[in-house]
Amino acid sequence: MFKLSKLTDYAVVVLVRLARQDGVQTSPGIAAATFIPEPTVAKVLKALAGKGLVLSQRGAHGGYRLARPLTAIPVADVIAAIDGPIALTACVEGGSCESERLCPMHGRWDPVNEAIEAALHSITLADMDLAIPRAFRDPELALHREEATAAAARL
Amino acid sequence: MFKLSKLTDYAVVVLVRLARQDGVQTSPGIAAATFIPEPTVAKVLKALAGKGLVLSQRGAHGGYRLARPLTAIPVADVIAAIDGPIALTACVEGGSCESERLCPMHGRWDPVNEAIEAALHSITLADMDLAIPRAFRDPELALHREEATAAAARL
DNA sequence: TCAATCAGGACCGCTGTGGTCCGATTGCTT
DNA sequence: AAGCAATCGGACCACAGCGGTCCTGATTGA
Repeated sequence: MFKLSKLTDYAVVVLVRLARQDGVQTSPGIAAATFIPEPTVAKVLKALAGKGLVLSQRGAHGGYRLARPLTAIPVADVIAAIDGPIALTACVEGGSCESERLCPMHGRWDPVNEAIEAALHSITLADMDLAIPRAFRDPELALHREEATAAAARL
Repeated sequence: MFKLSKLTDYAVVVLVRLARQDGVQTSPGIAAATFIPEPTVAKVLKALAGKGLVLSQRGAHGGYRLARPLTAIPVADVIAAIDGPIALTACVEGGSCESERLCPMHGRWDPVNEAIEAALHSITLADMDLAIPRAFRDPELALHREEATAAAARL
């Protein structure tokens, strides 16, 4: 159904959360602030660290911090980090179609793929952050769900 | 991995095939011409007929034919017909997020979704058809795989 | 030395895709 | 008009991939 994985959605939430406050933040701490299950947050952060989107600090008082500001992170990077390279079908350039040049649809999706990739590169996490209702962008309100909900209802 | 279903790929192939020749074409006939398993072709055609992309003719000497020319079919329509409405996450506008306005990422993906939808609407099947190597666009060559392959190799 | 934290992997339940089948419907034929 | 054959339409099942969890090992600061 042409939807991206839920993990990617979580990744965006986590990254935005990391941007709200400087210094390292622990995996459990982020989980508590975002209401995402802790093991899942850890998994997402590992993937992001592996791709260099966040920097990790091991040991006691360790944690994670952003490698670059939100304005320098296109959505395409997040998707690529979690879901792997963006490739609509097995037949896009670079993918090894089982029948290679025997495949009558080889190269067919390339223009579509390029268009989508361009769109995903032009939008940064900072842009997405602005799309969130104001009440949820305030960390204090985020800690009190009911109040935040009520505030959102009034917007 | 952000890829669309294989059925959608088949749908494009089938639609392009339908455009090559006017008059109704049977499901088994298209399967033979495209080298796609017959039941799968039938399934794709059913979905396309349900969405009004192709017209079906039942009974003896029945079959399918295009409802509009390829230039009037954006990829978005095909994807919507096979994979359902284009919605990157459960939280895009219209989708019923389980927690609705409690969800801190509500509306976050809307700009991305709109950008992708715009891209998919701007590309028609006719555009995609041109992206295929010339050897495969020729119906005669398509009937002789080896020759077509050799021709493609020379391009 | 110990506690806290990240790193990496192995491990299941489940949704949804991919693929196949059989029944309902239509039009030809006699 | 009635039977028949060809074709569409919808139900059905196996399998892969994702989402989610947990466990063990490595690293760092107190």
